[in-house]
Amino acid sequence: MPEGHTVHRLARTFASLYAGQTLRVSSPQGRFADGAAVLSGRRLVASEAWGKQLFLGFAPADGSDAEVTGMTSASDVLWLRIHLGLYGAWTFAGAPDTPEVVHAIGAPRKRIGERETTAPPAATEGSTSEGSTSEGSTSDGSTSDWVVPEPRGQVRVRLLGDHAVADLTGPTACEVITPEEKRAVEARLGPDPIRDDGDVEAFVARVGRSRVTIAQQLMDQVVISGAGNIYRAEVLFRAGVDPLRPGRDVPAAVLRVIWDDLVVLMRDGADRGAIVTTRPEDRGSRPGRPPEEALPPEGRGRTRQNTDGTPGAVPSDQAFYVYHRAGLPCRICGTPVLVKELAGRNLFWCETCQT
DNA sequence: TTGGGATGGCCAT
DNA sequence: TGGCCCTCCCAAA
Repeated sequence: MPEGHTVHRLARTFASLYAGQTLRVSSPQGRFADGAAVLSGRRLVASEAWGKQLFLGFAPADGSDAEVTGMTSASDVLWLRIHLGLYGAWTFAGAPDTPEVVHAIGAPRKRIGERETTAPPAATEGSTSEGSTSEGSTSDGSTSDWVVPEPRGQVRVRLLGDHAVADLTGPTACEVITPEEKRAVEARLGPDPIRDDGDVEAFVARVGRSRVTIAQQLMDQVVISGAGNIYRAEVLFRAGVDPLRPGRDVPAAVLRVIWDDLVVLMRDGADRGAIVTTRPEDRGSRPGRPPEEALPPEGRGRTRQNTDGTPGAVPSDQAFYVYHRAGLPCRICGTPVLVKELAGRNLFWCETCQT
């Protein structure tokens, strides 16, 4: 489930998993059958993220030898634009010797090296012709005994490469677009802190022009791309800024601190596959504060799917300062964390630490 | 078995 | 601002 860090991680994953490969694209669910037909048999030559948008570039399989990177303007490239929305997800499965799959975090479900115990049904008429495919004839033989699993759930898109398969469920957006259309989408997106071309000053200028609260502006993808409800709550806490303060009342220097912190936090999130904003010394219980178990259940943090279960990961109930911690004592001052619905989303903050 | 959420965003009003 | 869409999962009944 995505904030921008997840999408960047996915972009990397697709690059390492499929770059240069001719992919078979299908729509087991059927709702992307036309787009799948257009893309299937093309070669993946680019995998990019901008904020929460994922762009996968497909060149003609027999076309000019586009480089795997840096061919974003090639006119014969078609782009698959994907936005996961609130609950879209990629599920990966691959041959047991496909290390990249292990790192395909961000998609909460992954099936690594899973094998079907029953023989795959013969291909039938209809939209699911991609169903199950023995990979026994792969050129290098490395996946000789891997059987592509059946799609599970409402799979909008399936991307099948040489040694892995990726299934997309529940996206908000999933469409094939031209290079010009891609540029038009990007023109409407604010700067992305994870990208090298992310423009701090554009962010600062934009926020400073508006009376809209800083909390709402951090969620506005025109102002800044990639931050979601967790990062906005956490970065405002770390900066000590009252989320309800109008953007124009936040000093530019503080806005730069917020941006710089997002750069660090989101790049870290993309690397580790989970959002962690707490400093080690602020995790766990402290003397003088009740342990979380002593608090009413409704006050307890509950965040699913923030990690992929990696051993040694920071537990999700210690990963945040305020997100999903309504009623719990602030990790710094002990004041109960507040929650309020703002523009349809829950906003968490500490009124003592954030002024 | 049901129903309410969830790290989003679009559209109409 | 409210309604609606996309889908899955877990707690409550």
